[in-house]
Amino acid sequence: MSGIADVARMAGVSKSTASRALTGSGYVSDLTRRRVREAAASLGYVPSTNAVGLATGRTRSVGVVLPRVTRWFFSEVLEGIQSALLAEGLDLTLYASAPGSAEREAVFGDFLSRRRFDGLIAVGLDPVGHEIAHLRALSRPVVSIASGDAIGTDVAIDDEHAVRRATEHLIELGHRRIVFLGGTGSPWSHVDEQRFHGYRRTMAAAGLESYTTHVMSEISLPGGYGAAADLLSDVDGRPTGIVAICDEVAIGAVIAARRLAISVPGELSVIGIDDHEYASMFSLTTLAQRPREQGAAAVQLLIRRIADPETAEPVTPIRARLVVRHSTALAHPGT
Amino acid sequence: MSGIADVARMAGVSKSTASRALTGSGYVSDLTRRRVREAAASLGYVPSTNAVGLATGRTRSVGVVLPRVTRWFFSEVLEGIQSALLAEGLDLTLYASAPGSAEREAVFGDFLSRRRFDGLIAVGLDPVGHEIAHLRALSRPVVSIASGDAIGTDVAIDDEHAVRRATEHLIELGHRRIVFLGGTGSPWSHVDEQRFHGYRRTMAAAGLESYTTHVMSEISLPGGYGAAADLLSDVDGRPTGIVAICDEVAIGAVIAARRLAISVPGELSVIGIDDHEYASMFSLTTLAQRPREQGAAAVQLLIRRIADPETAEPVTPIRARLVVRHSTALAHPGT
DNA sequence: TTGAAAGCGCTACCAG
DNA sequence: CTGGTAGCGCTTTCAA
Repeated sequence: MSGIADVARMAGVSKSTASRALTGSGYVSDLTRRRVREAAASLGYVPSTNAVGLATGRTRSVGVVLPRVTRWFFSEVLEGIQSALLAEGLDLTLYASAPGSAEREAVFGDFLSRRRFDGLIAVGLDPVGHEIAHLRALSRPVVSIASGDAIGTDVAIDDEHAVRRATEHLIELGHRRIVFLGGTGSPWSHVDEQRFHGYRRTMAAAGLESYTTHVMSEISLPGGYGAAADLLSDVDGRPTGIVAICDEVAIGAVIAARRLAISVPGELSVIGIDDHEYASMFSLTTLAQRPREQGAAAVQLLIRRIADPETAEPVTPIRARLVVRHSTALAHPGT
Repeated sequence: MSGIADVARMAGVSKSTASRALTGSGYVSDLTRRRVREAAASLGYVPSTNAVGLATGRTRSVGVVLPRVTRWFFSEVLEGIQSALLAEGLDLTLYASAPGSAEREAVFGDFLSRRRFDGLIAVGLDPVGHEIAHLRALSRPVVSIASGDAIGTDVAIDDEHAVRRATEHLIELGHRRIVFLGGTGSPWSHVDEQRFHGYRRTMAAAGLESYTTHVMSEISLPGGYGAAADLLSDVDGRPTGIVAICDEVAIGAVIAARRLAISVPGELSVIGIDDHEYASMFSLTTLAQRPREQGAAAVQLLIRRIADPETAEPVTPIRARLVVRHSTALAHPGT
């Protein structure tokens, strides 16, 4: 609990010199610096973040806003952010709240206004009008991951590209009856909308618009399971290919197919997007992204923006990589 | 960006009066209070957390330490904590770091010492010696969830009880060859150890110690899948019942059994602990716990301890509830 | 290269 | 019931 005054006294210097020695700003003789450091160490001195913050205007902390931590993508991104922040010595203040909830309201109305951070990372934010205004009013740099048009996305995979590759993969294997599984469309998150439209455009480009079908499902593994179970139990209308909105939904579909004794990939090909932790165990063909690295990249970018708010870096969308496993195969000639 | 001085000026009072009116401490006439509040509102005044913290010694923030956010239990607990904290107007500072990692070292060595919180919630902490010392040195209240003996656990299910009920359930159904699946034992987390020992004791109490078997697996769905696949492909030594260390492992086992065309529950009964998000979709019999509520309970307890550090509340372990679905059934007479 | 002193924005004590 | 004043613990001019 000792303060910088104690350190200064012990080292036989003034508070100002102690401060300079410790923070590394301004001139201090090597000898003095060593003495001060030793004093600080032996006293177990830890600067008061409040006092430092008050004096410098910096919090040494980063805020993270995301919809939830119980989905694979968000939890991975969060761990990536946390690691990177820990490595930089920065604290992480979390604001997890679902879009449209009262909590989200509170986050934007009260919590963010406290400006308990030097910058903000927004993940899957899809902010509505007044939320954008709030964000701007903070006058703190914001880096966004997969956060939609309204705010501009700094880090994300190219969703259109990913879903195009996914759809093309099935088309190249000879599939025609390819459905898009996932999302309810009410409302679409920006990412999900991109993915659906990418699918539709790819189908259209291949002359398959008559086969274009959106099957709704919650974006979760059980959601995909339930929707696929419905879809696949109709023997006649059954598709031969499924492009899932993400791996959780894709895996749900694979499980549903197995339950119905529909062979994957013999009778049904399923492709996802993500390369989820469980993807390899289900032999799922997918377009791999690395959310952890996205989180880490967001931290680096934010740090640069905090140092220099004018930093306008070009956004380079990441390309997801096709990982072919065994959930996709040639369509049967007969179908 | 206006400060309390601006508010005071606008309301025509002193800073002290403005402060009293806004914080609700001390006497202020109703009229004055209203005037000050209006001024604050019209200026969009938000107190500086640093200044408040410096003056009061309170941060209005809670630290959360946990091993990871990518496991069902931890992510659920974290969401429970976050919700409760948002409702109380408290910020959440997250320190996610795996036991034994360099990051965990940094968390205990540097981050926690900054005392950026009025209290700490530790989830699944299992702290080692010097970590406990660090924790004490903070002189901040700590509430622990499922955190092991060393620090004492405030909120958790009674693991011994849960696994006993699970094991008894299988025994009552006539199973004898019952294995315990999950955990590597190197080292055991406190919770996992409790569960294994509970299983062993229950087997012993039923005169089944000769059947007591621990099959190791990573504590994850793919981990359970892999281990169960190995275990079950040995037709002769195959058990008829599996008590899994948690639902993720149990679900992995159910999937493995299906792959091997082993009927669940016809030929194999599987029981888990958790009532994971996916449990009902896999018809998994399990002992249900509610990690979200545990998180919320921890917040309430911590708030009480912050208000009165002497609060010594009795720890009431929660009893998990047996949820019977269709992954368990009578053992075949022949086995 | 060092020290004195003035804040950072707020709360809390003490008179009035 | 209200206002003046003294810090909270640190950084940062400005002189020396």
